[in-house]
Amino acid sequence: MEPQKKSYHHGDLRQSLIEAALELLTEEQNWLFSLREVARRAGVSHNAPYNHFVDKRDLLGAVAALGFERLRDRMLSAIVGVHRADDALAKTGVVYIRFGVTNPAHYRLMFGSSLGAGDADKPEIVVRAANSAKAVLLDVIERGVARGVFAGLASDKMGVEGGALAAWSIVHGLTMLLIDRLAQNVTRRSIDSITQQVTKTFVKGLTRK
Amino acid sequence: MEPQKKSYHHGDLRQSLIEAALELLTEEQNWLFSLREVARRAGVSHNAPYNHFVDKRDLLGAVAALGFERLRDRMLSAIVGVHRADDALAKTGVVYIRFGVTNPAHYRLMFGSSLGAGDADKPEIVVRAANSAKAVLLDVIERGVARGVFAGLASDKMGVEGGALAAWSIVHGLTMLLIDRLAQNVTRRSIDSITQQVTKTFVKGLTRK
DNA sequence: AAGTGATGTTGACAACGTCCATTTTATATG
DNA sequence: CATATAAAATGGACGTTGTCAACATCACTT
Repeated sequence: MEPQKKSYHHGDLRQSLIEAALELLTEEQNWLFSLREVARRAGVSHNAPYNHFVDKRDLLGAVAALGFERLRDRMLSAIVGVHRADDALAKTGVVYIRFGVTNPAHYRLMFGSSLGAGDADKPEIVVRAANSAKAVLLDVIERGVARGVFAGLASDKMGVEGGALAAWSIVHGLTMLLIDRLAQNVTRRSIDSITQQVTKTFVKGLTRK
Repeated sequence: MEPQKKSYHHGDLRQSLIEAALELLTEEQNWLFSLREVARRAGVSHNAPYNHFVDKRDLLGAVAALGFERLRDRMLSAIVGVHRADDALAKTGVVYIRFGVTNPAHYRLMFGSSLGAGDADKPEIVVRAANSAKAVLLDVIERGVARGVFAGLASDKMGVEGGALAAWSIVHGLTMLLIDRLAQNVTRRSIDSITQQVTKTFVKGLTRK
């Protein structure tokens, strides 16, 4: 239960395995690496991971959860001190896309369906971490709706969720297109400028009726 | 070279393997099934596929290409006789999303990066099929820009590509969110109504300055 | 100081992707 | 029509994988 167990055989194998897996994920840009390779990296036998994770998918789930925590942190620090909700929304969008583009494989693992389709199917730790990240976005939109900044949205819960879905759609979609290099022609313009243009355009659309 | 070779040992094993793989893809909602299982379904030995595909990835590439052809066909038939470019854009969006939601695993295979990141990395057959599908979208936007329907876009090539990227972003993003059940809260409203709302909103945003 | 449960290791198994050598067969050539 | 040839399909093999079961080791409680 304690976050740190530093006195057993290995030290803190669970954390070491997560880090090794994240390293491999970053190096190979996919999660086809073997669980045995992760164990090798951590310097333990091929079966040691089974003392901390029920199977390979469980380990990958922990890696994905770590990603959601980092994403939430970046979004949060991007909007501290930003009072206008539309500015905050644009800033979370930029940070979000940058996270995805900087960590493509991690992002794909987090938002893909390899860990399960639907909340019921994925590891609970992933769902919790994902929700705490999503809450940041919902907060921003809710704030804007409450202050009447987003004239395009109804001011009830449905409006907030609809706005969040639309915002998330465009940001998630652009991230995936950039990550998977499906937008190659346009990628010559710097990614940041594309990002800013798309998010600004979208936010502008939201603020108008 | 010929599209049909119907008189050898099996008949047309290449096509049978593609169909078997697509079946498995649909059943299991992922492409972790074994190449040997595909061979079993087609009623041949575990090594027969290597006469038609260089490896498993190559077979999956053929399945993905088939998907792009189907997607293109659906988009094309959705816009025959539709003269207004904004209506055509909305219709392609709806059809596109419906294709993704109806064939989640196939869509993920087509647009994910398991076959390679970037055009240079993926099988040529996939890139060609994908481009012929993308051309439909580009055509619609180009037509609209030429007629001045999309006031929000510059009328040069950059404007067209930017518009296509934005349109694709929101449609691809919404599709992925729906597919991966990341938008569970909102999914209670029928997918079609969400789709129409999002695409209409986006098209409306494009048509205004 | 003993023992108990968590942690890590070793060995095993079936299944996998792919390579190789071999056999079968459809068609082209003599 | 018979035969050659190259494509198509087979069977066996190798190394690797995920996971299971049995065993060993160590930290900490009593």
